[in-house]
Amino acid sequence: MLTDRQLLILQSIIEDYIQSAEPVGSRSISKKNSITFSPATIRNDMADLEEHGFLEKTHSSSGRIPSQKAYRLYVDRLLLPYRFSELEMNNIQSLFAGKILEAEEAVKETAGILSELTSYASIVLGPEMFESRLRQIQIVPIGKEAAVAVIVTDTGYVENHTVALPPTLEAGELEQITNILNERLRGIPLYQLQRALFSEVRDVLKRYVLNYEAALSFTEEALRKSRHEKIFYGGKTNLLNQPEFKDVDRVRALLELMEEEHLIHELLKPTINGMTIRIGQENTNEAFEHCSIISATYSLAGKPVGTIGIVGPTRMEYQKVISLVNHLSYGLSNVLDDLYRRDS
Amino acid sequence: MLTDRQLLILQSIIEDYIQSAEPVGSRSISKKNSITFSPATIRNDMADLEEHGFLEKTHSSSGRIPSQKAYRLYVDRLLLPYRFSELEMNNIQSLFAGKILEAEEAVKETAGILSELTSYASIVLGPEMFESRLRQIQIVPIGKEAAVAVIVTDTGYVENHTVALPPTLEAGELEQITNILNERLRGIPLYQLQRALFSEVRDVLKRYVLNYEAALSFTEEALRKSRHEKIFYGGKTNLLNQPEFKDVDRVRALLELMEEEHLIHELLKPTINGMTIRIGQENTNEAFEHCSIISATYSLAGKPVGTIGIVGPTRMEYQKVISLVNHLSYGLSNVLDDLYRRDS
DNA sequence: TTTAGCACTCGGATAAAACGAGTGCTAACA
DNA sequence: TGTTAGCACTCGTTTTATCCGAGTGCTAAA
Repeated sequence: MLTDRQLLILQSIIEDYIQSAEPVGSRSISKKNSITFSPATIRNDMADLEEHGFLEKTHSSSGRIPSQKAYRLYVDRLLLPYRFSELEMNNIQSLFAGKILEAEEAVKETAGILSELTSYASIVLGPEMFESRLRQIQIVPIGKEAAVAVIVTDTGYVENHTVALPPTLEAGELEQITNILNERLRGIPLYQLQRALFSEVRDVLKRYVLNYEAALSFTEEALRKSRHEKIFYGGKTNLLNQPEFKDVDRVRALLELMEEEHLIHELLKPTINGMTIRIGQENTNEAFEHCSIISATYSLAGKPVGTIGIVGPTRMEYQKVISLVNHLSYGLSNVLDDLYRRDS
Repeated sequence: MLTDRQLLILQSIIEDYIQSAEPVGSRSISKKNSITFSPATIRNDMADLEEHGFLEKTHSSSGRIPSQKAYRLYVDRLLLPYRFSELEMNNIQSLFAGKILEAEEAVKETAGILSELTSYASIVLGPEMFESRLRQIQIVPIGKEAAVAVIVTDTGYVENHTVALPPTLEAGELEQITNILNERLRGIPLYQLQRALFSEVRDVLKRYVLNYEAALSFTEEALRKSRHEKIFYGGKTNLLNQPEFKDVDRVRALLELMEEEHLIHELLKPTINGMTIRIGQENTNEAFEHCSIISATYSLAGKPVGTIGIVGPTRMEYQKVISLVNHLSYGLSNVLDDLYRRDS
């Protein structure tokens, strides 16, 4: 459907536009080293490319800009592997070299590097700790009415929430409940805790605790999982440097959207194992109409537990970002695996 | 120095400008109900006010805008108490009426309401939990090299960090250390933990633990306080609606500054018990040149533990914001006191 | 099939002109 | 003596006209 020359021209236009953010004319393309033919020839091919929907004009006599379809083609077929610069390499190395003790720390750092090396905004979800196993639970009473439940997993992840204390609970029973829970639930993955509570703990609880109904629902509350993974952002303000966001309204729409945790969640969560690239209107949300999002899952012990992603203008440095996201999702997975493996 | 009429005119100009964000002319002032004299008279007084440095012109034949000095005068002398609208009242009521179990929850909610009711950005620091007392500490080993230290205070606050485990530690010693710490340190305020570690725990530790030096420094690390209070923001994007921030560069400076936690800290921390109002360049930081910041401390058991604040343009609805910040700092203190008091 | 040549298009930059909100000043007035 | 009406003047904003040039499409020649 497209000749090799047309593909070459398309690629040149896209890469030029990614750099300049200005419509690209036939003359400037003809000056590139890789291009040996004249502006007129290029113009002919440009007209063809436009007919096929890969190029657009901002007005009747302007240069061309790539369409969304063009970026898609570029990403799918024209992309060359990216070589990291030395600086970038150093940055990435040092991220994964440092002694990291906590998963959350690793995740935050990754978000930072990601936004620093691109000039876009980074979003990192997770890590989802449902897979990790209960190491210890502690229920500490705070006054008469409330208690703090602290859950520590074998990956070093700590989750805590405050729970209302049922008034019927006898003195000393709380300690007993804690003991039972630790005895019966240790080693069980977080996502199975609720289920295990009924299969493993209920009957024991019945035996030892007076008002067993209240105690059970209290315990259930104490073990409830947090609504969803945390979201970490990096370099949100980078977006303000992009010429496509010099319009305040557009920026506002974007930044407001990023405050809506559940929307961001919906957006990044469906990243299939591997990498997802959504260009412009491929993002269902209107605020991302002029954005591309590149996201990849990272995993722990082989299972995906979170997502890292980059948000930038559709005119994005795809090859660099794709390599980077790829690389970092990989690296982050390794770091997490190291943290995990220290247990065994 | 200023006549009553001049003060009245100044006040009218300020209030008009706060609404419109446009230079105010003599004619529009003369039309107000509270004003009975002619534009010419007003012009004369305006000229005087300008000479005294309370008004400025954007160009030689423009209307006047209030100077920073004018806002200062307005805030110090002209401000009337603000009556909350019914909607606002409802919002505030419901904030403090709901069953709140955790301090952090209360603080977040406050930030939310604060930004929602003003159209500015809210910043909330804290609460600083140094005053609250250790209820329980748990040190949970995670593999060979690390352990998670979880501290629960009598206010239900949970802090945790991961600490590298000294390789010399014998099996079982960790449990012993935990027991000693709980026995000796319960009830001690967080800010005294480090000190108490040496005065109360060191010698006992010496007796029971083999490699006591390593254990001590390990324990010290486990008890270290987190660097500083958390910062919660609300409605950052509200700022983008203000006409003074239609300039992307200014917004960027502001948003970037807000990412710098330690700077925000320095900025809000010196809020004296009571309320601090910083107008325009009274803020040392350049990015806040066109902003005013109104902040107040909130307290727990009579001691200030955090700060709530509003950032908006110098052209701010001072009376509303001041009342609101005042009110909410008060309300938040009460909520925290309730949380605290449940212990006794 | 490629390329040189050329008329044409249209956004953006620049200049000139019209507009109008608002001022300062002067002189008359209560 | 303080207040006000009147009026010329200022200056940023908006509008209109003009020019410029990057870039196109088309045609005809190589």
